[in-house]
Amino acid sequence: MTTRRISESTVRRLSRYLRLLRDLTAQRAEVVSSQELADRSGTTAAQVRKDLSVFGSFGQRGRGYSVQELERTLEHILGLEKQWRVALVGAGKIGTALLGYRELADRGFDVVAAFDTDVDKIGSDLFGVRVFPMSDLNEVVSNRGVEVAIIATPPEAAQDTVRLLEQAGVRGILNFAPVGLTVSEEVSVRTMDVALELEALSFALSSRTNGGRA
Amino acid sequence: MTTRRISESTVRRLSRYLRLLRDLTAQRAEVVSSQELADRSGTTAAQVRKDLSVFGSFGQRGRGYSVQELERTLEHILGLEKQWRVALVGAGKIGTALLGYRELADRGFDVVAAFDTDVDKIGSDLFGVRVFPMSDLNEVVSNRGVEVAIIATPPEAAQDTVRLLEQAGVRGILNFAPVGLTVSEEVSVRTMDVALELEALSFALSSRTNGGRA
DNA sequence: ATCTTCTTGTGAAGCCTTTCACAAGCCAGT
DNA sequence: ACTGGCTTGTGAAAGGCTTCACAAGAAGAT
Repeated sequence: MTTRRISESTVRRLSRYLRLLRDLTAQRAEVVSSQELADRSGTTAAQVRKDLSVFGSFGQRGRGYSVQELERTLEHILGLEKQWRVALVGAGKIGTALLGYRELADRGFDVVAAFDTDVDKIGSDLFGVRVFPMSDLNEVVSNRGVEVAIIATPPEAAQDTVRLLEQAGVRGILNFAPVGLTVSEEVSVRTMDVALELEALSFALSSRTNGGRA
Repeated sequence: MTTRRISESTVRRLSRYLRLLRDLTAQRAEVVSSQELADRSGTTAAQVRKDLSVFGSFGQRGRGYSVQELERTLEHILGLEKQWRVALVGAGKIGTALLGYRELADRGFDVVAAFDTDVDKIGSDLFGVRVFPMSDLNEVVSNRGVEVAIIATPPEAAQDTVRLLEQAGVRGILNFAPVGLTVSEEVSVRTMDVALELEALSFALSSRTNGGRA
């Protein structure tokens, strides 16, 4: 593989560019400039070009980038050419909400199994996804080739869940439990924390050092 | 107000330290060192001290920080001494899941109203929160002194919602719609984007430049 | 063919964040 | 009161990310 160290922020921006390119494709646009991408994603033209230049040169001077080509390139860079198999652990309110979330399937993340401790939920179908008992996790995850897991358990259960998932061979974890998780070297985690974001918002509002951007 | 520019990352870390301090309080710990805070939150002791030093000096050399005092200090810094009044716009799956989410209320974010376009939902109670039609947004938000809003609408409706909220005097927005939002100067936004996080995970897994941390 | 206009790709500069390293200071034991 | 062992607070150094600025190159008009 190529990759020197790519920064967190670069990856996030690439993902945003990709979303924009998809909109542009839908609008039948053929070419787009770094300036336009920048304007629409809240960054600068130079930043867009720098981000892309890390991976090669995909534009044409004097013209811009081919929407179609850049879209494919970004999908390739982000590893979105394949369909990722995802398991959900914790079929509570948030977990269930995620199962019904179109965006996931549309973007190539296929939830193939859910797990929960609640006997009432086990065996049921949530949005077409079967709920298994935790004791089946290792087997089901291994057999179905699950690579990514979403943890939506209560915080106390999250770290134990990580252990189970690691043993079953999961390599990526998206964590909704409001705790930091410790994982082995080969596993990547990202935590989405609503309370933390609200607290950051609270800080911004309290200190009035605002100046908004999403 | 004091504050020079405080970085995004510093605020996030402060929020994590605070969560840890609450755990420590529950465990009856009285004193904690920067080293311990660092270990438990995945950063370095120097970083913890630098983060805190921006706001003053709260520790005692040779001893550490008073858990209780630091907890209160961080709550003050983050603006969490008050109860924030929150409105939810979009009572779909994710919105509803958030209403049932303990963490919010526990941390001082009080959801006082929900809004939706769906006539079947309007008038109903979701986890004790009344659902209003969008046409009542301006009035209800103003009257109830709502300062923060959570947008959980479909992406197409998100930007329009921002306009309504701004007019009604909301100053902070937590956005769950997968689109970048444009807001006026006085408003702060943060976007939580599941698909984007999964794509970042996909990138990490594809390029194998891992090395996990939550 | 040449000129004008536009836009990329990229070294270099600037800015911001993190890490280092150590003096200052607290506590407990003697 | 002094000593030894820790731990903070903080300038200075290092490292990383973003912005600048401009040469190189493409397209279209003349």
